[in-house]
Amino acid sequence: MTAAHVHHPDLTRNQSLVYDVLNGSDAPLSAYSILDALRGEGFRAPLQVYRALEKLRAYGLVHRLESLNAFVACSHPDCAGHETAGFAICEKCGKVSEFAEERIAAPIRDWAKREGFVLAGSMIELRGLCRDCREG
Amino acid sequence: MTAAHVHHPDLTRNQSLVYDVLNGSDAPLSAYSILDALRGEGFRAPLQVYRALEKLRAYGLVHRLESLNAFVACSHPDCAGHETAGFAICEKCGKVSEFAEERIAAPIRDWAKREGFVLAGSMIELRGLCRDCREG
DNA sequence: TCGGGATGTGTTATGACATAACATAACGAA
DNA sequence: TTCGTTATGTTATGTCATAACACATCCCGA
Repeated sequence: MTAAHVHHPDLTRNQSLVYDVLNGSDAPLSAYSILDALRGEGFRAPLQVYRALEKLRAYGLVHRLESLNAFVACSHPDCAGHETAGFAICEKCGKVSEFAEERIAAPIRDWAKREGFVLAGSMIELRGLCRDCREG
Repeated sequence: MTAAHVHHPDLTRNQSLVYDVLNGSDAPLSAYSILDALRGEGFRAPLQVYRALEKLRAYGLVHRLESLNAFVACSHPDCAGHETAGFAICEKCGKVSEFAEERIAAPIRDWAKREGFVLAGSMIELRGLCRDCREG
């Protein structure tokens, strides 16, 4: 486990197993990939994964990448507060870097305020090439 | 048809039918909803819709909402240039408003530049309540 | 005008992602 | 202990998207 997170104290066995698989992965994983990774631990059905993911997302330990239908462990401590996380997805190596920049979040909140839109959450996903892959 | 777009001159019949369905809808539509709307025009299979959508997206006439697995007609004239469009999705009424604000796009480009990330495209989707629904 | 590549279309089958519904078990507080 | 809440296991189903192949159409250049 990296230094990014101490486990939420009340994770169940399934939640903990799913979190550890995501946290040990370089790249986002689909729910079915997680399922396959946990067959040895007794997982049999997609719902076992989806239910754990649902809780982990509520705890802020895991994010869903909408454009990939995949999931990543949060790379920020205490991420639950970050309503406006963003992700840069490398189309070559598949790695994702997460960011939470006030310079990006603020103008979005401002737009919402001007429009009278009550912001409940936001999703920002960038496609492109990461620094390591740009010279490839 | 609203004033937002004049049809791309070279739309085929299928592309035109799919575009018109989206353009006539208040809210985003799934590919299968579009298919059902076009059965009367002879559509039988999902691929007929997906192939039209693929072209329409390439022309900038249609956008995909990743968080909904659904599609909307572009609401900006000459949208092909707006690589960094964003969408505010009302969770009550389902309506979507599209925006393309330099104040939002610029800090994202800046972040990418600082990180050495070669930006190929971006997805920005906001969840919340629109002005009309916030008082409901 | 005759090809021949590029693009569009129709159809069947399949793959990938996600949830409904129901039963059982574990847990924690009154 | 008892009861509500939360977690779990399982089967079946629903939703979204694409592969593979055959045929048609269009345009352009020899």
